[in-house]
Amino acid sequence: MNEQQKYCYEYPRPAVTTDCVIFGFDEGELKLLLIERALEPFKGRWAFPGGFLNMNENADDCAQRELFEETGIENVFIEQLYTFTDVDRDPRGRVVTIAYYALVKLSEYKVTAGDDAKKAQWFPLSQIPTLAFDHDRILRIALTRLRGKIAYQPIGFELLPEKFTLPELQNLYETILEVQLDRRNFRKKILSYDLLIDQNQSVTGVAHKGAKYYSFDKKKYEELSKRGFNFEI
Amino acid sequence: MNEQQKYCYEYPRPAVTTDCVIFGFDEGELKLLLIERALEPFKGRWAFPGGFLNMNENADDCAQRELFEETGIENVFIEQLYTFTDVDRDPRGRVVTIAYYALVKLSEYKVTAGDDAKKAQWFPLSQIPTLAFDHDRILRIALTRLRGKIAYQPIGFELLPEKFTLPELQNLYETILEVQLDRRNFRKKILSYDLLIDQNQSVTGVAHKGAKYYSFDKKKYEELSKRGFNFEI
DNA sequence: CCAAAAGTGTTCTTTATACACCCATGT
DNA sequence: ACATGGGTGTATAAAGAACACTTTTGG
Repeated sequence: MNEQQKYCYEYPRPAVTTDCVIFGFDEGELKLLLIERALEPFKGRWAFPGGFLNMNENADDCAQRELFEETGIENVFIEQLYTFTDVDRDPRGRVVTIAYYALVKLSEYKVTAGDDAKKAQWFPLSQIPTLAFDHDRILRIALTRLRGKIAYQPIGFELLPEKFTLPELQNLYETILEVQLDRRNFRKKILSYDLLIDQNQSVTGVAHKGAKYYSFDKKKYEELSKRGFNFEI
Repeated sequence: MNEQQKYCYEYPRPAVTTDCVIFGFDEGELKLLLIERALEPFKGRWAFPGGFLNMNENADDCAQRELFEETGIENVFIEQLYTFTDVDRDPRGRVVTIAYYALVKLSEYKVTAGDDAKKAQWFPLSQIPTLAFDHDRILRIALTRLRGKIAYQPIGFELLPEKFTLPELQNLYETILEVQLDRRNFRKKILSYDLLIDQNQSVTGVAHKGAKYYSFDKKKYEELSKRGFNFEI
């Protein structure tokens, strides 16, 4: 028995990790933050940030810790996605991963993209390379979840700056859901919920009428949500 | 180091289990199949069937295996629910559980209820005792999932016999969703999907007009589902 | 003054809701 | 014949979809 193998159990145990799919939205595109693997297996391939679960933290804490350690991102929307347990999903041995997905206001984290030390990079969804492990599958499931969830819960705002315009919001929905929406009907519906706060401010420096800025009234939404309100698009 | 502690690792690992919330529907009530714990911790308390993940099986297989071993139930709808990872959720040490929920055609498994050897028993939802571990919390989350999912996917049929009547189906929805539905509107909507197969057979032996039997056309649904169809109530 | 995108209302169609009487069966 | 629950249609209200012109701004 190896000197280092000091944690022993009566039955074999899988290793437990978390991985986090990080979505951002910028330039009218959905983007993903990937990490280039420095070590084998899959050295040089891109993967979601993640790592082993510590014994004194739950999976949510682990996912947030790894997210911060590997990308500098913190205080963002994060939610458990699914747990992947295929026997051969990691060539090093049996590893179960509790996958999460995060929604990031990319504009606030653009700097991270150029941080060479961490080899983290934002990829447009249309240009995602083949990923390490079973991360391609995890991505497909994360996308399905994001598309399903955004249609009836106001998580889209997590991807936009605090102040955003209605055309930006519409563009976000159109991009993620891959549909075209009528501008008038979209505005009517969104504004009818009375959950956007007018910032009395408009986009300037553009060669056309600047769009008005709004912010999302999260407190009011949470109140309504308790009483059964659904934010449907 | 104990003789039996023969599986050793460089870093500590949590144990990994699956647990399965089993829903049934009978006598106009939602029911849960619970197992009485024979051993400490929580000896004598009721819990969901479950057990440790083997190294040569994935979590889906584990959940189905445990379900069969502890209750005799097999070939039923089963789906991953959520992974529970709180540090103190098991007094024996660090145990992560991948929770599942199953939907059972209770009428086919009534026998199990009386199987004393396994101490398994169906409990009406209104009479669930305090459960072992964090199973109360797991149950709350499973119920939320069931209610959310049944409203837009045809999983209710998994809880009814192959042949069922529309009043039975309506009763199921009313019970699970805790709403009252208009009989005519309910029939109109369900039948409009053209997914029920008329069995040309009616309930007999009742002191009133017997309701017609239908079965659910799962194949047709799956075809439609691929093309984006949603079974909404 | 032109180009570009923002902002704005109304009509029509579809879907959802509300509602009451007759029918079949066993006792 | 009566009690019980099953089966059926129509009218109204609400929601969703379709659609075109005017406004603001910078170049």
